[in-house]
Amino acid sequence: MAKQRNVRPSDGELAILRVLWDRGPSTVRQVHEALDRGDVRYTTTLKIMQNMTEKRLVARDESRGKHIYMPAVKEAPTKRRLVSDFADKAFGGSAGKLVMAALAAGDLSAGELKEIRKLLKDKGTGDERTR
Amino acid sequence: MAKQRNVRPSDGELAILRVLWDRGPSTVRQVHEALDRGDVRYTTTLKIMQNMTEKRLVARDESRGKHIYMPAVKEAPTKRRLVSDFADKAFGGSAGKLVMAALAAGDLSAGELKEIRKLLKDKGTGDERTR
DNA sequence: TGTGGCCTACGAAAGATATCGTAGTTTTTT
DNA sequence: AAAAAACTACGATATCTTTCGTAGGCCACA
Repeated sequence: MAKQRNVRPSDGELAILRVLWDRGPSTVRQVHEALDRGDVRYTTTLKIMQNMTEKRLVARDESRGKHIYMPAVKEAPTKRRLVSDFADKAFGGSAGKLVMAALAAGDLSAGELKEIRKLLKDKGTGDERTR
Repeated sequence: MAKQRNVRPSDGELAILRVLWDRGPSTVRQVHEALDRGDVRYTTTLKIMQNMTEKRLVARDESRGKHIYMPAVKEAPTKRRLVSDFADKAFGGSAGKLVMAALAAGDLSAGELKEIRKLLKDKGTGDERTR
């Protein structure tokens, strides 16, 4: 069974993956414009996407003129891995500490807060006997 | 007022900072052993810590024989910045999405869940007008 | 059909990090 | 005090990623 590739996207690669996840199959041009990095040349984006093809982070359809790129790794598991790597690097592996730091660091919208509470509800009652 | 340095620690540097934050002022030897990377030479750790001194991520006391290193950046703000950078890179800047992904990615202990709920409580009811 | 424009391929170079070996200095031990 | 052990400094190298320039292909269309 095809296993999810083991490759960690670099920062630049992640930015491109995010575009593809968000907008679906795209040409290099479309990705490049979505990234909107006026300071960076088109061929740079192209090169990174070529590298990504080699690493199997993306796949491409070359059957017609312009190549159409699409993600070859799934968003949720990839992000899960990124989060867990980051928790390792910055918080000794504790996802809980990461959550708390993120709550402290960011301004969350009310909607997000609500979603988070809901997630927490599903995770357990929070009424466990106090130790 | 002394401004917090603007420097982002690399992964290797962060690992060292974490040791110093956790254990207080330490020699290179102590840090190296705490890192417990059997595959990596002492001079590698030394070199990174020398680089960090130059970047002002750490300070050192050279007044006696072995240099004693200590963090020159504070843990909380540094982590806040790391988290916010990471949220930018992986979640389009949404700390909320990051929180949800971390909740999904990691096994949180009951204690952590409880702390998180408490944090959320302080953050507001979740009934605010959206945005 | 030939010219211009967009596209891909590819190699070179820059920049950041990590890694190690060696050399020289300081400290410790005998 | 001399020898051994530990420590710092430093340069060379390797690796990864990003960046760009250039070359060549394909297609539209005047």
